[in-house]
Amino acid sequence: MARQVAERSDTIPALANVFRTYGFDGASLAVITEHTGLGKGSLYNFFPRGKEEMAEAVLDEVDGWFRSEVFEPLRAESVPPRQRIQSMFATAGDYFRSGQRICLFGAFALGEERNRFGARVRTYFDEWTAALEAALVGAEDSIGLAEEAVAGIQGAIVMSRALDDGAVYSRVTTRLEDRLVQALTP
Amino acid sequence: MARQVAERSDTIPALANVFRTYGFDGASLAVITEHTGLGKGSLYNFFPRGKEEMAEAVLDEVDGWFRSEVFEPLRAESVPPRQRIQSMFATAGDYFRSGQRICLFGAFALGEERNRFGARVRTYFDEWTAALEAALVGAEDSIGLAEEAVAGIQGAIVMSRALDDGAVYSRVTTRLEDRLVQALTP
DNA sequence: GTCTATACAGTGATAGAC
DNA sequence: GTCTATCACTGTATAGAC
Repeated sequence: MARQVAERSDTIPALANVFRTYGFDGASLAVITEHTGLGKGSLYNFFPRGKEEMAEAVLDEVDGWFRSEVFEPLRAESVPPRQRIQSMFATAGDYFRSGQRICLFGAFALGEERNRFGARVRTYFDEWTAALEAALVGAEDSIGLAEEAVAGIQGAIVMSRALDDGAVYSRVTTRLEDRLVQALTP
Repeated sequence: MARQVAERSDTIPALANVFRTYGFDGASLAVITEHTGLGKGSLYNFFPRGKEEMAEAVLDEVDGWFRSEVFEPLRAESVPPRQRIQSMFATAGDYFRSGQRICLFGAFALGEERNRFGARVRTYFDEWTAALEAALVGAEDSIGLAEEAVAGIQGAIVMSRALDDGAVYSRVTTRLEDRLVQALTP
């Protein structure tokens, strides 16, 4: 598929797709060339340090998206906590397409990619958990609940991918959402 | 590290280690040679179809282990359900070393390895969930609970790897265990 | 900025000596 | 059964034309 490319950031969505599908090792420059529509020369022009820089750019982009679309809304004190939490599950479900789309940070945490990008991976999970904990105001053991929910979403992705069944993701995350909302109003 | 090798099965633990650490793509024959102490000639003597056959053998071995050590005990009707479930969490926690050791099937579910080994991955999760459900006799929504627990364990592995903190695994799985035991005795 | 050509290390796999 | 040598190929990365 040819793509209209004018600047570096235009390639990020395609690169994200490639790394999600093939992992860091499996994403060969041949595959990247095909999916971005850019030759090696152009790619090295945008990303002088090669594949590693491409992956870093993708992780930064995804992290930025979660920051503005998930983490910050979780801390928006003008919105009722219950609504913030429900929005988080809705947004995450859309993003991960009910488990049909994997979490790059989760996959990199399991794979050998953790050696290269461990700091970014850790930050992502730390921030998500902390933001969710902030939304669980007044709930008992808000830290444990937040931790369980973030881990549960990752597990839901793993399992729905394993069974190739998006319904698993929906069922598991709905249970999590119910439990968190429940904890808010004892 | 040199290894005493007499037959094919002697190589499986080392191979499992390699695939867990590097993934299927990242596990080059050079790395495999190093970790098994066997040259390519010997490896291809044991596994004529090469890397793919090695990974299949590893998955079969792990699957067999879970079958006898986890799935079957979950169905042992001579043991009280509560005890079966507690044993499962204890055994899984030991096996995954509190999240320091990843689940090959979970990692393969997220990665491109799913394309090759999807059937084995699916079976593993199906059987685990079904066996756990069988142990949740009398519990309300035993299917949903079992699904949540299996997914939760996978998520606990992802997150404790991401944060490089085995305590996360322990906390998350303890919560799951408590909830399942609770559901048994309403 | 994008391409093609090229370098060259590393890949999975095979053949044949021992 | 294990090794070394070698195969054809693909990997990342670079150089230079346009």
